[in-house]
Amino acid sequence: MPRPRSPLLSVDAIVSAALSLVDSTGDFSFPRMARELGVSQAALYNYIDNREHIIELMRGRIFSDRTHADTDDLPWEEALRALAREYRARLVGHPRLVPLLVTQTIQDLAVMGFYEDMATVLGNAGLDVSAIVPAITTVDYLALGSALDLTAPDDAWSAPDDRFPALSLAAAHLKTREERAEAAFEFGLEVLVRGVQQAVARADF
Amino acid sequence: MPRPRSPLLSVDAIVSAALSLVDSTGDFSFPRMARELGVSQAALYNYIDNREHIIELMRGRIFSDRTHADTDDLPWEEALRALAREYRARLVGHPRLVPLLVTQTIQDLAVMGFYEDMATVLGNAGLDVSAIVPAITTVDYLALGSALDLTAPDDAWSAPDDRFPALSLAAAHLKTREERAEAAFEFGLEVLVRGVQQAVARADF
DNA sequence: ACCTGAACACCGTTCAAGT
DNA sequence: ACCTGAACACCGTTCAAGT
Repeated sequence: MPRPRSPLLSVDAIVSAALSLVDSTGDFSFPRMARELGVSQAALYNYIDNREHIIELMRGRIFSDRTHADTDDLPWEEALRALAREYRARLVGHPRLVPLLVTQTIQDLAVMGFYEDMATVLGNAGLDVSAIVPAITTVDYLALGSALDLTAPDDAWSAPDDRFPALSLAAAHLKTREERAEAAFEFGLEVLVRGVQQAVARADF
Repeated sequence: MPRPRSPLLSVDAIVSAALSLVDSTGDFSFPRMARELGVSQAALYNYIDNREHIIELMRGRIFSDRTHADTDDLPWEEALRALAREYRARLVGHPRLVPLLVTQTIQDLAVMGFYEDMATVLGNAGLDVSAIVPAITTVDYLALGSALDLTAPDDAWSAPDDRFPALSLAAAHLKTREERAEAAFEFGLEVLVRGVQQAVARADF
């Protein structure tokens, strides 16, 4: 095959192919991407460095196009809730990508933008500077955990078990996994908001 | 090679080999386990079903030998903190195992025992039954996220960046990744404890 | 019952060769 | 500059064959 007049590939096309494979199968590979794109496996390396690079590009993709919400006129509680929920929603949109994301260092600017906005909101709220990173990190843990939960095949919560009476009772009227993951996130977020309120009001936190 | 008088392998030996490979390299494979144990790759299948099975066995290993702490005479706040911290400590003992754990359904009884104990403590505290699973799940997210953080190569928090002034300020006096991960967990846990206190005291949560 | 060797289908990455 | 085909070292799983 001669060199085409216009390239057959692009970074965007590769990232799209990878992301759609992850969404539909839970993973991606070079052979499958190449098949999907109608090129040879080796051709991909003209655009990307390696597998990790593609994962970082997928992270960038799902956090791109962030419209900087004007949270300035909102009470900080509402601003924080909005930021945390949007952050989670980006992950929940591609839950099977999350396991690939959590083992890699974040380099993406859009993600850092989320953190920056949360730091600003918490700083404006009056939270002590030493508590800001722990608070943001808590939001991060809640969002990641909640998104990871959506990838689990089926869980032990739903199966009543005589050996775990307290747990079975608490889990008795549980709805779908999606609702449970969201309820846990909202619970954690609300607890965080109230904790920050307390920390701001009194200096003993 | 004839069949040995006593088996060369055992489930325990396989799990030990897998876990030590995970601890030292971040992953495990059948060829490397077989080399470590001095047997052929195929021999492993006499004791385990597949790769996922080994991961579940590793989960069981790190949560085994749980001494049922008598949390009955403690205030529920202290009991919850103790349970949450022990749960996290088990994961932090093998942080590189955590990425392998998070994508699989929990079947392990010892893990369920942790959940059961937390459900009991929260129920005794007077927390509404509908909030018990969200609260336990929050602890789970915090512990998993905090342990996952320890596996990250090196993070963006530490690098000051003019584009993220609020974040850089908040991250200025950060210590090691270990301390940051633990501080975030403790912050989240404290916020959770106070949130449960509020929810118990007033019914408006 | 417990192990080996060989096979199969998969994977990430490199590299010489083509236009 | 952009692509192909072949190569290499790796992987999980199966299975006939040996004792």
